[in-house]
Order: sequence, then C-alpha cells, then structure tokens
Amino acid sequence: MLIGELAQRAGTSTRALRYYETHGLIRAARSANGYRVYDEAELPVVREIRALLAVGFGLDDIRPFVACLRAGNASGHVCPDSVAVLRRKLAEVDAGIDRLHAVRRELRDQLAHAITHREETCSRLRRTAR
Amino acid sequence: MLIGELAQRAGTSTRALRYYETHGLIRAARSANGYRVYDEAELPVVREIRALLAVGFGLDDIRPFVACLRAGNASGHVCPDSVAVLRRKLAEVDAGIDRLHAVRRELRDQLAHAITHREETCSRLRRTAR
DNA sequence: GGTTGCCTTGACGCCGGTGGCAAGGTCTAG
DNA sequence: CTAGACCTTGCCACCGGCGTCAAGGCAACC
Repeated sequence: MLIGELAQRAGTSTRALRYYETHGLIRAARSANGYRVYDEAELPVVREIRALLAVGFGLDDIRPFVACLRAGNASGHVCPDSVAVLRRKLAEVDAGIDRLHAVRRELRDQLAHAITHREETCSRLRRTAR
Repeated sequence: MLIGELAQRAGTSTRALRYYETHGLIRAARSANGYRVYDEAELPVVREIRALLAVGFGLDDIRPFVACLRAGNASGHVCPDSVAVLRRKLAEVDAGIDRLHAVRRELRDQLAHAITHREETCSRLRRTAR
C-alpha cells in the first residue's frame, strides 16, 4: 500500500502521514524506487492516531497507544502507559471544564451587570448624537 | 507616565503595551525625545485589556470594551457592542464546556474499557519477558 | 566622560499539526 | 513520446500574544 492509498483509507492527508513518520508514530518500508510501502497493520495505527488527535491529544501523548497496538493488542488503550495518559488527560479535561465554568460565571455576572447599568453614558451619547 | 511605569502599574510588560498599541487598543503621546507618554486614563484601559485576556478573549474581542471605556463609562461592559461580544463569548464557552464534557465521557469510557481488559497482551508480554 | 537605566524600532522564536508549493523522479496508458 | 498521476525531499506560512535579543538614542548622576 502506498502513501496515497493509506491516506485515503485513513481519512487524512499524505502530508500528515509523513509528519507522523518523522515523529516516530508510523513505519514504512521503501520500495526500490524510494516510495513508502505500508503494511496493512498501519491502517488501524493511523486510525488510532486520528481518533486521539480529534479528542485533543498531542502526538507525544499518542505514542504509548501506538506502541500498545504494535504489541498485538486489539485496542491501544489497554497498556499501563496508555492508561496513565488517559488518566492524566481526564484530569486535564476536568481542570479545563472547571476553568471554563469559572469563566462562564464571570461572563454571566458581567453580562448581568452590563444589562443592569446599560442606561448610562452610551445611551446618553447616542441620544445626544441624534 | 512613561511606558515602564504604566507596565509596572498595570502588571504587564512594556512589550505587551507596544503590542496593544500597534493593534489600536491603547494610545500614547510622544515627548520631544520620542518616548511614549501615557495619560493616566490609559491605566484602567490596560487593566481592562489584561482582565479580558485572562478570561480568554482575543485582542479583537477586546476592542469594543476599550471604546466603551473611552466613551466615558465606568465599566467597559455596558455598551451594546461589548454586550454582544459578551453574549457571543458566553455561547462559545458553553460550546467549549459541552465539547469537553463529550471528551470526558469518551475518556472515561475508554479508561473503564482499558481497565476491564488490561489482562491481555501487555501483561502476557511482560510475564514472558521475565 | 563614563556608567547606569530608561527609552526606541525591528526582527526572530515559540507551539503543533498541518497546508501548500517547488523541483524533481517514476510509472503507466494511449 | 507524451501526458498525467503517482511519489520524493525540503522549506515557508499559519495562528496569537507575547519573550527576547540587537543596536542604538537619551537622561541623569558621579
């Protein structure tokens, strides 16, 4: 399988695949003419990468999942390193949610305050501008 | 007031102030030697900018708040344009919270699945490696 | 007049995952 | 023979809010 086919089947671009390779996530043999030749087993690896990227993981976070898949597991999530990353990411997401809730409260309060006090300079300015 | 003093009083850097100026958010007169000279009224403007940046606003979002302050309002939030931005940001934050909740569910499920199935290839590999 | 400490503009770096382009080699069908 | 559809490496651009250095001018004090 050449890079174009893998890209299409995995729903990504050749550019991305070469990028993953330079970062040690996927592997390719080379044919006589220098073309990258992919094993069928790279397809689920690329799919795993895409899925984790979509969830907000960075390439470094994804590495253990790929290693886990290569170790022969049906899922890349079952190895200890992957689980550790999952736990860490879950904590990060929780922290993010908390932060956004705090921001939300702030915005809601400011909005309420703004609406309560809207009849001030702005309106007066607009009235005098007429 | 020169730029260093404004930066210190506002709790930011001279670099940031110059950046805000190039983006049309703050104003400075120039003394004979070319130094930026700030009016006292710029201090609350810079404080407003910092506060909104800290909440996650971009410089473009902040512009109406600055205009509102310059119009003579005690708060930069009370003008219609500011309120519109506040509403939009609130919606964005809500969307962000929803997205993070979805990611959280996903992670939690994957984690649960990983822990349930952990006694597979990984463990066997480690056992055979001994 | 020399040091210190302010100020000026300009420009590169960062972070991360690509997109896009250039300049070229390769393979196949007509 | 040629067109076009693949492939290769390599490098610039992006986004945004700065940090950080470079090279220099200005002010004030000893």
